[in-house]
Amino acid sequence: MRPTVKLYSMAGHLIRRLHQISGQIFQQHMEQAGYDLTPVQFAAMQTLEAYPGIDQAQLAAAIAYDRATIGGVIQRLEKRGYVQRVVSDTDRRARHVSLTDDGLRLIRELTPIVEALQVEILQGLTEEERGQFMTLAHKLVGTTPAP
Amino acid sequence: MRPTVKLYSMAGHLIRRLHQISGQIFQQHMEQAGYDLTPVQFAAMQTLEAYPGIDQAQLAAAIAYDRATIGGVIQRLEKRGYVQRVVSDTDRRARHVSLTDDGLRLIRELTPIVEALQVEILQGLTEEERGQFMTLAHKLVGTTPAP
DNA sequence: GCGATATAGTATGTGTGCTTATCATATGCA
DNA sequence: TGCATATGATAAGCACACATACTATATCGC
Repeated sequence: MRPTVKLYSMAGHLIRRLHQISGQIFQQHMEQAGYDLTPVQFAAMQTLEAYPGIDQAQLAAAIAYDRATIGGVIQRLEKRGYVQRVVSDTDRRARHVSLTDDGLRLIRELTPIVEALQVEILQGLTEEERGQFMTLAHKLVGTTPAP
Repeated sequence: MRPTVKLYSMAGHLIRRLHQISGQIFQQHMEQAGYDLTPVQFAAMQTLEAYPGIDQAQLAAAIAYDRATIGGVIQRLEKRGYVQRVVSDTDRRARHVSLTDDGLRLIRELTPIVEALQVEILQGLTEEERGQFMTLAHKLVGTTPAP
């Protein structure tokens, strides 16, 4: 079945495919490394490494997740012993989330793997095109490209 | 919280954000038009318009969905009266899927809306950059850009 | 200091998205 | 012909993703 449908000239569809492919490559490398972490879980943990003790709402805002979604993600990570939650002293509604020693060890081990796999997501593009793509993507999501 | 985390220089993360934003814009326009269709449902229906009577496996392959996922999508569309399924004469395992009159009417009404909203997904890019992005995206997912 | 309003988190429901297993039916090959 | 293998579809289970509603707690304005 050749993609003769209008769909294939639509940005939304291409982006969905990109997302799908990106997820597959991530999963594949995790498995190869002997772990079982989703892209979302990785993103959350890496953010927690940079901002230990932030609360769920801030965490959600940092990586642009839904508050409700983050709840489940954190809960699963907590169940697996990678993060811990403590109720805030100053605001009893909030829970400060941070990595456990296990979590920290894991994220340090996985970070280079995940960084390496990014190139594979953009495989098929030349070095120059990869740069272009990243610049355009940054522009679209409204962030600043890394220096 | 400024995105100072490594995450934000990763292709995978940017693509996830793109996907998220794209979905939000889609949903927003659907709602505005008074409908309630997901991007996936739209994709399926538009493909069915182009290939009436294909079976679920072909449909899944055409838009690169999981076979299991398509099952649920089609089922929901069937429940809402937009598509119909008939068991194949030549292969009693297969089900030929096609749009109902209602479904055809809907997809014809929605297609221009969805086409129009694509520009909004790429808002923030110049005309030239939009072209660049589409070219790069096509290259990444391994399809040919529209002529 | 009290009531209106805002915020943190959870719960619920719907819809993907993928994996693995299972069933029914085709098909290929000895 | 007959059996191994492949394939179409469904089922079950896990993990997002988001909307909405609800609880608990803060905070703001008066």
